[in-house]
Amino acid sequence: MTKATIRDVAAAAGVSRQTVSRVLNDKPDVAKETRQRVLEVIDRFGYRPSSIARSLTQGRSCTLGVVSYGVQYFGPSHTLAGIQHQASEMGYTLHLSLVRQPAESGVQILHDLISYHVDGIIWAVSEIGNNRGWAEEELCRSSVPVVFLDMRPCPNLPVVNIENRVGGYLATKHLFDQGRRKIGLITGPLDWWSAQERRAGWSDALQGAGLTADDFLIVEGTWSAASGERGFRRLLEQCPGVDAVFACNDQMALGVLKAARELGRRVPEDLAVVGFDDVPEAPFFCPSLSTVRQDLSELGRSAVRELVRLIEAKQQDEAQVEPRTILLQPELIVRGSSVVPGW
Amino acid sequence: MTKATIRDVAAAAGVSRQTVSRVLNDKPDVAKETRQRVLEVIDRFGYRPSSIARSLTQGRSCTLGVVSYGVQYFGPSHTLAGIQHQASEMGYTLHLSLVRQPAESGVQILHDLISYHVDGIIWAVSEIGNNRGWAEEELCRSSVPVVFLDMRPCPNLPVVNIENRVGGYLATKHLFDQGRRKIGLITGPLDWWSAQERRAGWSDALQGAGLTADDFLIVEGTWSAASGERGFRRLLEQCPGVDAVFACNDQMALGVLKAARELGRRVPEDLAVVGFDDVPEAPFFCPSLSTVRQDLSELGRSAVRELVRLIEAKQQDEAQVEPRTILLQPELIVRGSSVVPGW
DNA sequence: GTGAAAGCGCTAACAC
DNA sequence: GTGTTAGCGCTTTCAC
Repeated sequence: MTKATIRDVAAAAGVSRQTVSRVLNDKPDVAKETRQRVLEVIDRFGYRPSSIARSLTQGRSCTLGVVSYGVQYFGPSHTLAGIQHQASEMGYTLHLSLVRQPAESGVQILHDLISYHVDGIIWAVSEIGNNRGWAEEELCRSSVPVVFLDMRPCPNLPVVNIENRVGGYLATKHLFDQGRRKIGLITGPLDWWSAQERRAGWSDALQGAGLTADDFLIVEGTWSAASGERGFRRLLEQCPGVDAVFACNDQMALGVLKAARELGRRVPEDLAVVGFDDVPEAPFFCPSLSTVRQDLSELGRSAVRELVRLIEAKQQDEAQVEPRTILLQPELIVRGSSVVPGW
Repeated sequence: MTKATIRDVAAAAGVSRQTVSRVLNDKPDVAKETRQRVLEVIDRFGYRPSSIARSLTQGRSCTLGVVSYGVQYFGPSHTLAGIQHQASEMGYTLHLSLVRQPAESGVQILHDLISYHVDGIIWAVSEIGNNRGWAEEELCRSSVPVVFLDMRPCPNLPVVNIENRVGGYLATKHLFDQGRRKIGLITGPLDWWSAQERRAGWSDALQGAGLTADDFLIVEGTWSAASGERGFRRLLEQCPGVDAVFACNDQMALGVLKAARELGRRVPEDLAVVGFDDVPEAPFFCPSLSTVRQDLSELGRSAVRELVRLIEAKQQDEAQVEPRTILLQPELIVRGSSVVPGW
């Protein structure tokens, strides 16, 4: 059962392909009864126009490319969901490309997506090391708009970020306000730009409070709960008097909670803990976890809106639209792990 | 800067488009120096052939459609990652379609994907209520193979499943083996087929042990941690002597742990708990969570392999390949929440 | 070895 | 209102 084409429909309805096309696209200038007849045939044949043939002639596919990494994890999966919902609302479908090595150059992937005639691309792989090095040079000669997520703002590229540095500041300031003075830090892998930013926010807060951001207060983690657990034990060796920890994601914070339990440190009395992300399970941790919420769904949605803006601007006038940097604010969520009742 | 086409390359290299095409596709019958010359021009122009134009002529796009739901959650996101990895290894890219209402009929989505000329489709939305009712009728007249995940096996359709019923049995049998005799159940939403299956496994185990699967041992949850917490409180009302709970995912189990803590029931001494999924955080819960591991990545990978098998069979000979049902086995993971040390 | 012609399924531009 | 022509970028005949 080979699929019906516009030819078959035209023949069966006794009209030209053009007329069928007009009916399909709700163009005027089709007689009511002609339209009716065509619609009937379409229905009878179960005919559906080919989107890719359309893409070829119209020069647009209503498809966005999405490049992501580790879509099984919290951040990427929530971002992807936001991207999809906004794209769907705006009439776009997604072509998905998941890289296996976040550090690899994107040139190959970029060209692959372009060969599928995507109208634009959302680069949702975090900036890690120099994995964006190719972008500026490659994109100036590319014809497709690309919006980047989670990357150091760059005047020539459209970027959408959560303000990780602000988030790190909020978490740390909150711990300080609770009377903590030895505030340890368990970072993400420091080749991640976002991890560096959260650390910078921690530094900002300490220095703003007249404390020093000493190296012995810092342990580098891997984002995993296991690394949070190990990290806290290390931190205790480096700084036995530590009375608070800012873990740069909720998984690592969960590891800290476990280690503290095993080492007999009470949370929050002996040790205040704040995480980052606000995973849905955070209120159910033991104790419930204070954290910094980032609206990843909105991150994805914003990226789509910005991308569509660029796409449409490109179609309308030939004039170049200047790229924007969009920043979203994180929010401190206070729960049991950082506040001693009645303190 | 408009993109270079095969025309431009042909002109610049002083050959015909066919010759360029031959070079692109590594066909023989091109003189070494001609090939060299063409390759140089391709490189100089940064030319990349259009995948969609190719799709049109070749009748295949090397693209798989994936229909998913709630990709921000654990199950769907891990399945998607598995799908992507296997697809990528086998030379396919993905066209993603996320439904917002899991219960809606898929006919529209199916046709949309087909219009993009996907070579095959993986239907990764769980079977809920009658949301697969359209499938059998629609697919017999469809030209594109579709593999379904997480659905009641059906002789006419290719299906890949985790054996949820076995998982439910393993969890419950384990609790029985630990000496528990009042084993409560917190299910997922019972219009989900997988939730029904896990319940059936619980029933199987109880009946196999000579116990009765009483209704007052069952509470229906929503998969969320909050519903697990509420569920356990309800369960206590319905059956005050409950000494074990099988929560049908790890989030709900986490909610049970929290409720038990607040109600002064010690886990595992007073209450043994087993979850389902084995989320990466489960070993870090308080206490660490026993659970049933399902290899969702492998689920996705199997689906892709099966789909590609169907695609290729269709291309080779015209003969219909009979659809298969593929079943993957879950695995019991025993941790602290279900075993009293020294018992 | 290479090129010319025809066609994949559709739409834009222009007739009538 | 409707049909014809041409073309999107590529590949598949089939010549030469």
